Amino acid sequence: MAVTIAGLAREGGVGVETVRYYQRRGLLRTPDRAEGSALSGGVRRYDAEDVRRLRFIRSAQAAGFTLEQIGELLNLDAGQDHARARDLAHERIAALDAKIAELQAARTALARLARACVASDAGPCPIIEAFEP
Amino acid sequence: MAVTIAGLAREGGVGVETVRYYQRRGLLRTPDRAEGSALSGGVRRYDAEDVRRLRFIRSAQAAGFTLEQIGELLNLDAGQDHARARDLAHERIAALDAKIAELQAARTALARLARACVASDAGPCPIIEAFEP
DNA sequence: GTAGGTTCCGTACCATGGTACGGAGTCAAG
DNA sequence: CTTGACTCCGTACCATGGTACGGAACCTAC
Repeated sequence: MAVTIAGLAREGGVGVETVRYYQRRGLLRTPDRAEGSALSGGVRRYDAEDVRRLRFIRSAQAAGFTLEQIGELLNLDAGQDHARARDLAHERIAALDAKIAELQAARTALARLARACVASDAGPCPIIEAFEP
Repeated sequence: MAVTIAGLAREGGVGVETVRYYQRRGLLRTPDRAEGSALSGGVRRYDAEDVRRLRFIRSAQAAGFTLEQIGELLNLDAGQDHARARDLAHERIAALDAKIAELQAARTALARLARACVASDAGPCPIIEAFEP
């Protein structure tokens, strides 16, 4: 079940270069190279745990965590520090609430404008006019 | 009612450097310098129209438009091109809907996790565990 | 045993949206 | 008419999250 970096990337839905970037950021490990024929070793192999980790990163990212925060979450290894993880989660929830409200407001405003724009085919465009009260 | 760049920035709730940046991006005009005493002219003055324009930029930005799109909106001067403005608005609404749904999902998941984490004070932290199914 | 596709790795570059710096000029108050 | 704050402007730098490049090593199939 061990895959190369391309396989890991595919499983995680990212590009190879992104995996390497996460490794550089310390979010993913860089496993030892398999014993190769020469002194410089073979190719690195990744397992299911690496895939989980990568997927964790993507999920957390979708939840709006920055890579830095995700690194912190990953370092709260195996849940030693519940309190800190909880704090991060609560912080994030508050930020999400604020952001959602903001986007909702923007969406409502835009939808109203688009309707007004359809209604008034002559004269100045309400969308352009609008943002300026 | 003419203000200097600092006044404009204050009215728009941004920093002076940000105003200059918008000028460089072509989003705000760079008015002529007032006639100064020497050959090199005086200080630039900004009027209410500039303030409106700056506020437009900030509002549109809050609605998720990129500065490039905002530039386009601004160039649809005085509403000549309703259709294009409408397209931009509809595009943006769709993107907002997608983003809102994503954030909602993330928010729900996180809230559930935070509750689970409070409930289980021993054992592995559900927040850490969770993102990985 | 060799051609091709991958991997490895360092280093450089990209877009977005700013922020900082520094020296010269300008302006308003005292 | 000087002092101190503000302006002007170019240029450089920042954070975030990647993407691209290129040569050498490696691995697989034919």
